[in-house]
Amino acid sequence: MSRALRGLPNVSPATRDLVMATAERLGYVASSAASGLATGRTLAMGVVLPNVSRWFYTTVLEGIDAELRAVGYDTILFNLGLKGQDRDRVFHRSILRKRTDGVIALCLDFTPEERRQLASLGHPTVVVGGPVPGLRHVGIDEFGVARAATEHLIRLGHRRIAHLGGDDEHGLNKRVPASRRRGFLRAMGAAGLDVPEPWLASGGFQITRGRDAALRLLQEPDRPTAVFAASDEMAIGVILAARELGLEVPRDVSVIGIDDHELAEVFALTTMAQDPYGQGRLAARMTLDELAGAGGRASVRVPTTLIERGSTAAPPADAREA
Amino acid sequence: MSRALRGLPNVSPATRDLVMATAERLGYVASSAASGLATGRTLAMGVVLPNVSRWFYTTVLEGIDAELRAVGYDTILFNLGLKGQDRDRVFHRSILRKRTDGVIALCLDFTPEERRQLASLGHPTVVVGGPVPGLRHVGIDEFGVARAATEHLIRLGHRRIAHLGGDDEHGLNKRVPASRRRGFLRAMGAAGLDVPEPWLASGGFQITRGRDAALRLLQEPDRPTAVFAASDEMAIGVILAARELGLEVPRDVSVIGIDDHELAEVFALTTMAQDPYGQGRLAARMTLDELAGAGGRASVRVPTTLIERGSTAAPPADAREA
DNA sequence: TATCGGCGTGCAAGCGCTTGCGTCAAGCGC
DNA sequence: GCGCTTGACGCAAGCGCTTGCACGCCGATA
Repeated sequence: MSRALRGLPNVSPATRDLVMATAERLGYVASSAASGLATGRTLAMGVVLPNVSRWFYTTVLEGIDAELRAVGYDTILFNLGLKGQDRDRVFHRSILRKRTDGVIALCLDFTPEERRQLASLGHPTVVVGGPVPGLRHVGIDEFGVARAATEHLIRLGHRRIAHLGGDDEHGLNKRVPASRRRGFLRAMGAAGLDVPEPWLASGGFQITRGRDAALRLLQEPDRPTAVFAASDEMAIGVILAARELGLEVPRDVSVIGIDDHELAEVFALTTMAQDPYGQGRLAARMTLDELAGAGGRASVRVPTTLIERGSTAAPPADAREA
Repeated sequence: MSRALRGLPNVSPATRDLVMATAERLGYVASSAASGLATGRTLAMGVVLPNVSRWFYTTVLEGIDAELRAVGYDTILFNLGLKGQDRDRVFHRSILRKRTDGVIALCLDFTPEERRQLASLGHPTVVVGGPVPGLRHVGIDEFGVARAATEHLIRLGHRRIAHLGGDDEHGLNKRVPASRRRGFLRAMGAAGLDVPEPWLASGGFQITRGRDAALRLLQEPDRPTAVFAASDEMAIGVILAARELGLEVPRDVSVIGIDDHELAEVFALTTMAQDPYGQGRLAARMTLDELAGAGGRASVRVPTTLIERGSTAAPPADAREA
């Protein structure tokens, strides 16, 4: 009997034990479709993300899933696909199909129409990684973290600093790379430093593309003495490119990233650490709380910390004087 | 009306159009719980994997999801958790809950009991990455790929070859690392080459741990002239370790991996390419086909190819004579 | 013109749970 | 010892779909 299995009151211990034992013996488990129909709860949460190929997404996903798993929720994946052409399908076919009790979206922007649909469903929705107007959100201070990273380089004495940003493919939230870039420019401006156009390059948030971009950047005659990459993966790409060009990090070029990627330590990368796993857990918890009616907590801004490893140092003396 | 929306016959075009238009206007979408209850089909597939942090798993996952998405199936994630302690829960609470129409398992072994449960559910089940007795399976020839990689090194003239394998944490399928190791040993044996015990090291299928292991391996006075790593990630770890030790690849040490990881090209890594994305798609298709009653195709063995990049070469002359 | 076959349509019976509510037995106070 | 409260238990009414089937309308055939 349903009440016994689910530990509801008004069931005598003896009956409960009997029911439990019998269920166990028969291998009985309630069908989720039926209980979903009856209760309106699916015990599943949707996670919408652009792909599962990038460290940030998968790490957040691990966090979300860990938190959900712990309370018996399943996570169902709404992968928008590398080209993002499945956006519509995801929205119409799945999210709205009431397959989930709520949705957590990673780094993506919603159209007003999509927001309206989400709202009308009464689905708790929280966004990780880039604020979306009107939705609750957990993430770091994108602008501030970029400014802090840049200031670290400036403090070391660098004047010639390039920025490797991400371009905003896949219908991602374009605010993230844009904010980081603004943070960089603000710090540079405040220090009275100039940024030549080609020093605002793009590395698509990937090691390989970061490397390609850095290869171009570092081969210029008048190359920068430091690079602020908007992600650790791109920063690692910069380090690899530097090595290939025979440059030494940090002697010839300093590199700083954002993330504290699992490879950051191997590459001795100085970085602004964020905690995607924790952000995932937090987002899941917020969604769960809202479902439980615990009046949705407000958006959360997670702190970041500068982790100094070996990839940043003062620029060479000759560069400092330039 | 249900028949109209789902394109069943016996509905006049006029009625269908009207129904469709009205549904669209009202934003109506059938509830998956209700139709699941009524039909017994959930239009969702479960993917059981040890984690979403490693390249192989996420790449297979992308493939699976792409294939499923294309036919309107959702994928629901059964992450066993890094410690694998959620295995039971996953099995009991979710898979058996009839939330999915079938399951695809990545690289994990099943206990006889688990297999029995899966079978009794009538769930099509296919395994990717390591054969499991009694279940259909898509994967490469683990033994053969390792032997081929090793033979490539031997052919180049190497005699002193170490193997970096994966230890089998997480209740993964232990057969995979074991088969690769056997393939290595077989090739070595066939060439009459000796493998000292410490040259059978473990790198946990990760860059960082591969690097750590290689750091030990390459600092020995009598170090190997080549390393066969059971995955590209570990192979990249070897390359990083070599660089740190001032060794040049492939001059001082040759490295070969398995996978054709997205970073293989950046590191000029010679590797035995497999195609996890394709394997994922294939596994999804097989599951779908079986659901459709198209008499389960047999297991599939996917081919691998040697991709020669710059990380392997003949050993230095002095080593060759030794 | 009367009858028949067929296509479209709508009714209603489930699918397997949850849950409000009525029933019943036991325990209590008077 | 009787009536009442309280706690367990079971009945049955849905939840929102799918689908077999009966029905009604049409044009076609005799």
